[in-house]
Amino acid sequence: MNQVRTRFAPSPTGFMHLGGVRTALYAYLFAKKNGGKFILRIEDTDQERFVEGATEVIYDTLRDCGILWDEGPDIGGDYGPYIQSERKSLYLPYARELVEKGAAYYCFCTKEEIEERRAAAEARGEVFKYDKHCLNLSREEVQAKLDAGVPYVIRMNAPTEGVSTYHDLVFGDMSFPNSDCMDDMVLIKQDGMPTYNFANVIDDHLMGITHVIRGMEYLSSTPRYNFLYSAFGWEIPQYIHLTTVMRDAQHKLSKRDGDAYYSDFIRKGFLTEALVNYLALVGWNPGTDQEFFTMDELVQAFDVRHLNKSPGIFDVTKLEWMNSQYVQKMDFDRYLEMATPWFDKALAGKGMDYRRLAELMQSRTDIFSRIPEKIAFLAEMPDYDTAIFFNKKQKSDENVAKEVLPLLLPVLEGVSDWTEQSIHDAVMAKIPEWGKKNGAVLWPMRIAISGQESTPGGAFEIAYLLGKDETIRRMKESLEKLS
RNA sequence: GGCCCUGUGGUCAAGUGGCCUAAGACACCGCCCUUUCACGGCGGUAACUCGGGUUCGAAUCCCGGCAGGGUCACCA
Repeated sequence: MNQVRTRFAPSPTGFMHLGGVRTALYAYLFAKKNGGKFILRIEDTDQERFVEGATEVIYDTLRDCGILWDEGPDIGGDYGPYIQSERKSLYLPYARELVEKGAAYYCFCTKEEIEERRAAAEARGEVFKYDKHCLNLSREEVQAKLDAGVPYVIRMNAPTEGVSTYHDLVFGDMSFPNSDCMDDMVLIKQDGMPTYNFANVIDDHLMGITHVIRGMEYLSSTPRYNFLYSAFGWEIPQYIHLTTVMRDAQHKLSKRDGDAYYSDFIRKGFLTEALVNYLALVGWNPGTDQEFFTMDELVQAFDVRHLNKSPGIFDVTKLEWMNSQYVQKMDFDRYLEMATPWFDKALAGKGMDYRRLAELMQSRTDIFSRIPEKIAFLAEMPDYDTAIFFNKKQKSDENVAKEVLPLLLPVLEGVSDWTEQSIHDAVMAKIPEWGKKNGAVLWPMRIAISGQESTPGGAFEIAYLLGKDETIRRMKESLEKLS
């Protein structure tokens, strides 16, 4: 058997859709699992859609994700070029070959004429299909128009009867009546560029792609591709059609939701590893209970038999959980480095101990973008309702606070070496003297200096982070607030 | 609308005719740990879309309904 070769063929739009990342991932995993090659090909046949810097977005995203290609525009390979626009001159001869074989023909109908016929068909409640109008032109008529420079497209001469079948590795045997799935689709556009459909077949064949892995939206157009392969006498590749990644049961993840792009998630503070790990599990499972995978483990575990046939909903909540697991397990220094800009967002200029803060925050970080809101109280004392001094279990309430805070004040003022340990020791030494439970002292203290029921870290950690002056100031302010 | 695909808890999912009075994970709820929260530990609620078959036996096979999705471009 030939070496497995898969490809990811995105068009450069300037963004990488998560669905695309997943498709690329599976194509990569499949190739690697089978000791094959993964090829990156840029499909930019649509000149009108050209976006500056868009191919870099594709490179960067894939590289970040660890989806590395063996052949591609930037690194070359034996089957280049890997950018369709640079292959432009290659397609027309193939289209002509098809014309010679009777599997395609020149069409001189203008867009306007076709639009008219389409509108007319729709008015009659019919679905428009190109009517093979130009197929009836004689060889001489065609040549005459060509010589006269009349603009043309080349269309596929699709069969109108019969049934087309093929086998999909995920969906099994597929069968379509030709009257429904076939269409005289355009192969070469008026501008001389091939359509995506045509270029795809040519490129996949020329690049020796053995397994075509793509979204299931191509399920019903695959017979057309197969018609082309057959017309050329080429071997038809294996197909692996992937389900759609959905936002909810009705909608797929779309650009308009603002959270369909890889970059959106990175901006929000998701870790690439978590994102890739999670994405791998939407529509595929390892057949075991394992949920956390490195790329190598993914390669080992990947098996098309465990690819699902039903679409999966992208569950951000679960992604957040997975991300928090990755955050917790990540190297502390890396966490500190990544968290620092987010700390700055809330605490810029406060000169706080970021190292200590990071220690406290690492287990409390699900996604980085939520850090500022969690630590905002450190920058500025929130306006709070004194009712939160009440906590049944800690035996605390406003009256207890009024009693305990004044006791605490001199103790804190007496701490000369403002470390967590000394604050802790000083306070803890006094609590038994006051005849209080720890909670009855520490709950009010924490509320008094944080203004929040829950905080990352306890009273001593918060006090340390805040510094002596600020702690004392907040204590006094809260005491005032209570009376 | 034609054609095609899909249908297990709120979500991801295991399940390929008996091992299913249906696993695991997220979320949710409760308990424990704890100076709060988080982390962690333990436990709980919750599902085979419906109707017909086939079979000794069906979540698993067949048919139909229903629901959702995809596709019908000189876009990719």
